[in-house]
Amino acid sequence: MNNLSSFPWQNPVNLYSMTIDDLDARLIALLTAEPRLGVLECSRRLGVARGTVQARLDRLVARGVVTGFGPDVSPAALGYDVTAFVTMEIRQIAGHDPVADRLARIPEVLEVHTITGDSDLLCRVVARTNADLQRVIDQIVDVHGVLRTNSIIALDTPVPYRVLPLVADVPRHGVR
Amino acid sequence: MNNLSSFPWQNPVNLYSMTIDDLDARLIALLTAEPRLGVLECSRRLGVARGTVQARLDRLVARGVVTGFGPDVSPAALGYDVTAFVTMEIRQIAGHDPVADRLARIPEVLEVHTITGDSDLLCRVVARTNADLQRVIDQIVDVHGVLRTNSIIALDTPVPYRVLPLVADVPRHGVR
DNA sequence: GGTGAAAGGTCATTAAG
DNA sequence: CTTAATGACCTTTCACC
Repeated sequence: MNNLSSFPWQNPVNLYSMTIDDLDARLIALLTAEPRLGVLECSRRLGVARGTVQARLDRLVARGVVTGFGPDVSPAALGYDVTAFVTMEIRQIAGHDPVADRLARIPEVLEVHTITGDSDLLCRVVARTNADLQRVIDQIVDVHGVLRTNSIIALDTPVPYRVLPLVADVPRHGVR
Repeated sequence: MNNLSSFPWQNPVNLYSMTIDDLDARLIALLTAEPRLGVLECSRRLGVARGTVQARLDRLVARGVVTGFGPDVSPAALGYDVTAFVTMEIRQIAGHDPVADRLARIPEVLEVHTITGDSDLLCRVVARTNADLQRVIDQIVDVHGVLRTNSIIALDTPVPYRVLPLVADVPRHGVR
């Protein structure tokens, strides 16, 4: 018996599609460390057959675990040294958020979430300088439906975004 | 004369390393859209020589604009459907943050920022369920030096993380 | 497992700042 | 004069059947 509930209807996750094993995790870790490796080279380093690696990769992509291999761009290297998190209250409007659509039009807005709590939206923005941040925030405030914003500047990022520890941890939890 | 200040010592950015031109932007956009493209294919689609694409890519990586080509992993596809932003107050300790180091040990903590405002740290965490989020937050609270936390759950993400609009926007601002 | 096709490197030439 | 783009050549390596 695994660690699943005995009452599977209480467990909303798709049982067979969420699982990765240790080999998957090692493959992802390897490709993260050296993304330009080919399938053959991966199979050598992992000590498995090349077909296995190819099948695992295809499966990971098909399941949506690996969504792509796009180039990771550093906004800071482009001169956008300032990162801020902006929470905002908006006029609640029925239907699919026109506010988010407008926010998506601002290049400096890197992501938008709807959130619990006092505010309605949280978005991550970048800017070239603090003064430039004011310009970006002005654009946000100008979006129709935005009532109020609150900005928090990220001074430092001791832990940059990463998922590798999570990936490595999943197989240790057994079949879910 | 470009748009730089006439007093360059007032401008802290490295003048020659932050610039990407239109070709760079198109290359990044192309690779983002179809990451599995080879250098040769890119050169065909962009209408430039293969060596040019190779040189541009090398330069982008060398300048830190492109930090890697790692596989993009979706925590949701691994069963981590809950995303939350946790702000926290900590005991201010001199020297490099031991709190951040401990937080980095928690796989579900995807990133950590030091921030302005009432709180000291902001981190993004994921969990399998809301109940599982409690477990993760308990681990955060258990970190020595953490005084208080405040959690905000991301209900939806109308704009997922993206940098492409930013990249496309940079060349339009001219030489920096 | 074999084969066609890229990747990756170097070079000389040419163009543009 | 410096920097970059180009096309040509080569060898190794990989992806696909």
